Amino acid sequence: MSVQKLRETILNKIYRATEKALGQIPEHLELDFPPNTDLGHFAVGCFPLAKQFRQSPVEIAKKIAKKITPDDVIQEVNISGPYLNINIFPDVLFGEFCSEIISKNNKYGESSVGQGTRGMVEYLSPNTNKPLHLGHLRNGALGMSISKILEATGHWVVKANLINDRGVHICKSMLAWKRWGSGSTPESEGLKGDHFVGTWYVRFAREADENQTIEDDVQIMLQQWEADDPKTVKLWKTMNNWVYDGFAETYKNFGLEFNVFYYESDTYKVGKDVIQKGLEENVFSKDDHGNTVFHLPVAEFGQEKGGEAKKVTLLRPDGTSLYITQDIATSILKIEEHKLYFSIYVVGSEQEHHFKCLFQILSSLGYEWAKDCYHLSYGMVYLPEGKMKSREGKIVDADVLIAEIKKLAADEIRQRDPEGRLSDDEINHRAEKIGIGAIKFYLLRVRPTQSINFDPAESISFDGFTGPYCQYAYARIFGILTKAQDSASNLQDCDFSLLGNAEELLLLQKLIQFPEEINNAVQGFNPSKIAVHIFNTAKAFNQFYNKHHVLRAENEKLVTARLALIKATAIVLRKGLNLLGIEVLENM
RNA sequence: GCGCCUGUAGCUCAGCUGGAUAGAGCAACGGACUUCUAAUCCGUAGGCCGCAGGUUCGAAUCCUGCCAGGCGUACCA
Repeated sequence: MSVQKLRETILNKIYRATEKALGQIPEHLELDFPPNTDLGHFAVGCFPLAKQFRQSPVEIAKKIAKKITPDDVIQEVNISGPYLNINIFPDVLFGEFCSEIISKNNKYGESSVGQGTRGMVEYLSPNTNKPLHLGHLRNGALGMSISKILEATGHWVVKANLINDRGVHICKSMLAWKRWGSGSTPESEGLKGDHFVGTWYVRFAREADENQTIEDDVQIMLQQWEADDPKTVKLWKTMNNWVYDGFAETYKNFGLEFNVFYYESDTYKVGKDVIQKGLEENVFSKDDHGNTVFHLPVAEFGQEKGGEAKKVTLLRPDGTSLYITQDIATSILKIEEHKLYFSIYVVGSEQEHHFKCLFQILSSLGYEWAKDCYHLSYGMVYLPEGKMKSREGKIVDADVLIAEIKKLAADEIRQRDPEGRLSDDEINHRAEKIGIGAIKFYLLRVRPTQSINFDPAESISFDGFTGPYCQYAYARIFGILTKAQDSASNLQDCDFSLLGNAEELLLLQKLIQFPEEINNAVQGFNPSKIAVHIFNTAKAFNQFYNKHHVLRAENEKLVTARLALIKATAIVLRKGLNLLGIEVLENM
């Protein structure tokens, strides 16, 4: 019997009992969990029936309970006010769920609700003039996680990175290097490429404070770039490649993957063609200043004080393109190149208006798929001193943060290994997984709409509601399973009727809820649902672990049953953490 | 001004498709390692769920108004 079948069996039983007691089949009932395990294994609230049968939920519960007779699945039904609390025979309850989880293994929790539809998740979208910072890490963690969650729910995901590789800001670092760099390279300075280029961006800002004329020089350089001046283009390519090498290292360290890269330098010109077409079809128009503009529908966007429709500028009078011009082109390119059914943009909440306009423009241009474009908006990351501003140097550098937390993890590991049995390689390997796990969990544990007040101490903590806490629970289980050898695979010999104490029940409940949480996460584009649930699962395990023995349980049959339960737990912990982009460790 | 987001324990946040006594982590205090990994567990303390109305048998959750903070508000990205 499958888990789904078990749930249906229980509900059907209640439906039939209701029919017997009240003469009609109930319209809708849901199987829930009681607030604590003493009350029962499952609960059904009778509130929805009150209207249908014109009786109080308490009365209804009483009447239904009388008509439920125990069978080989349902052990007993207790009423508590308007609730029916149902107990299942432990061998059925634990047996069905543990067997299913263990046999599905890494597939447990997955679903096919996506029906194989293909979609794109665009995330990170860095500029090529400076290194990645904490904000990028939140974006990256979100983008990776939501991609994995979509895949787990039956979607086909293309992960894309839209590189902002052109514009004034890029020219600033180029100009500074050209003028003061005297041929230095990342190698010669011993710097990661993106950091190297970042230093010239900073240098420019410093020089510009004292000498306004270099701002004009940057404009000249931009024009040269747009005119395909060979020297300028060569410099641009060289510096961008330095940055890409640097980024690639960070992607690898932080576990960010991409299937496709888009470059604004490729798409910004395509945008102009689309605008021209829209102009011909009267979707766009020219305003008094010569701007090409789009008038936003008043119904959705409201109007200006003067009563006019609000507008978006798509091309300047001189024909140069803007941010949104490029985005229009890229949006179309993505859909056409990859035959997408949906397109997700992981971008900060400060751009909500931009995406609302973008999707409206696409829709007005006649692209029906505009309704399948989503802006996964997330809140800002604030530092204790305020919003991060890279130009003012108030940032947390991604590479620095990763290195720092890795070092802390390594210190912690060494402390636990006073005899020094671990090799440096092993310590390094563990520190990496633990450190990255800590950062990702810290960034994903709150829902995306929440802004994060970055607390350095909290972000590097390994205790409590953290990634390492969850990884630790997994490592503990792995330790037990290793000691137990293969006895856990012997499911046929398991006597699950021996399970059923409060800790075991709570743990099983978490395992049962897992697939539902994945569903919640995908529906709200909200990985924090999984982070919270995995933490609760790890906590339930730790509580069980501290109160009961597995290998030294009272008898051999109980040992086997508990081994199956914790094996199922390990599967859920690993799957959940993986959906957050976090790896598990077998030893900590 | 308008739009979106946020407001829950000292701090950081869950809970928000309405339902059983509002939960967790951190910080504080007290306890548990000759026992499967103490990155753990147990206990104590800590709440006008921003305020005021409304809907409902029932509201942290839904609606309205207000207050506070953040972000945005074509011709930056």
